[in-house]
Amino acid sequence: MAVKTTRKIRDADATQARILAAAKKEFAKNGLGGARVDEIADRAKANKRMIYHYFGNKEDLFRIVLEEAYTDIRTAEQALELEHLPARDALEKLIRFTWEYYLKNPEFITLVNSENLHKARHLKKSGKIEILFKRFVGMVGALLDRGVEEGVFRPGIDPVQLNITIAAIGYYYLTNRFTGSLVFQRDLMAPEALEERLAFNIETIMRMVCVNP
Amino acid sequence: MAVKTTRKIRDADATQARILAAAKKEFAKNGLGGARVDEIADRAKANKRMIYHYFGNKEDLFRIVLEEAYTDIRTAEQALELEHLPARDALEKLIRFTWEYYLKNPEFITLVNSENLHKARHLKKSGKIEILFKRFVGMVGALLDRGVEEGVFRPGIDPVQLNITIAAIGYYYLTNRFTGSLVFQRDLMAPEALEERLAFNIETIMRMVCVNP
DNA sequence: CACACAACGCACTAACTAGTTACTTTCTTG
DNA sequence: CAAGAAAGTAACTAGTTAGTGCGTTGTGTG
Repeated sequence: MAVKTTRKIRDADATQARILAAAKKEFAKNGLGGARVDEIADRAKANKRMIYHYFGNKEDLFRIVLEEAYTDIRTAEQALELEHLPARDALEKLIRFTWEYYLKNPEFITLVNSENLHKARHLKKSGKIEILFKRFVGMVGALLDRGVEEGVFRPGIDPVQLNITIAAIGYYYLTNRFTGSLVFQRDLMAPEALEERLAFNIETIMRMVCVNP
Repeated sequence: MAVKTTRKIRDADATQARILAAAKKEFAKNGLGGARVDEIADRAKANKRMIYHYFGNKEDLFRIVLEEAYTDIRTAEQALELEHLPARDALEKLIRFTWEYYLKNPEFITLVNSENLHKARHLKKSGKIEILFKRFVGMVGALLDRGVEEGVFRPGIDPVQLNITIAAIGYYYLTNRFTGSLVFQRDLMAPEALEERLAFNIETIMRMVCVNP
């Protein structure tokens, strides 16, 4: 009986990518403290030794996963091209996008929570995050200005406060969906509940920003 | 040389209270997974054995700390006596209270985050939390109804959605204050920043709820 | 093809950690 | 005041975990 031993293909990039994907899952599921390096290696079908070879140590790996997560959401935001829409439509699109991104990428929320538990000490060492956000705040600032020119937005709204609020009303609902479903005795993740929440959020922001909501 | 050995005073209640206070701090600082039972014992100036004697195990201790935290905030809310104020003033008082409670009790936020990371599995075993919240949602529902009667609030607002939003706009800002201060390049915890945020939050809710904001 | 380097894997360690065992000290009550 | 119950302690165990030393295997290049 001729046994065909499957030849091991070596691919550093693919291994690193598998490790990063596995690390993202594990960190999101259990937080930095609860995550297990062995579990990441297993999930990635890689040897634990490779994690230390490519990424240094557990905390550095966490930092890189976090940087990737931030880069991903900001990249997706840039792709919205809000400049090409009337200000009102652009704002609604941004609210919908933020909600749907959190919904489809729940690990983003958990990673950010974990980083804040650690007082953002990994992100502090990063450096390349600030630029991403500067551009983003600028984008929302420009949108607000344009809306004022069009006569549909109230003047004087701080783009940072608005950004925070748009994120908050989606983020809080989703990150606390487990305790929330318990204490309010309704399934916050039921499709109708999600729709209802998005509508409520759009109305909240529109009433805050628009001249005639 | 006569050594006066300080007589050890025994007080089960006091020891339990010290353990609970220490556990709250440690769980809030490091999450359930990151918290160390030895550290809790040290902080409480108690022997680790006492923790297991009084509270069973680490997870049960976490559950009790969490129950206490929820009971504390709901008790403080009951004490607001919103019924005795005009609806508009009552709503503003509730927004201010929520913000200030989170600000003064940051461990509440971290405990809730940690519980949601674990899909609320400790609170599920509790049972006595639902009643607390039922009363709270009822209170806000009554306030909304009264505001409609007074002609100051819009009708048809869901008290649960409103509750969630009032919590969200404060909670998100504070739980993500570390990454937030980094990415927005401003100190979100500076006194002026906190005042500004509270004002923004009050305006957000008032515009959502009131007929003439 | 040979050789050097990069990718990969095994098995180990040193430190840590939740929980326990076996004991001493203090308090309470018949 | 004796004796048992309750409060408290120290040292230990069994299992876990981040990180590593060192050897093996595949691969691109001269």
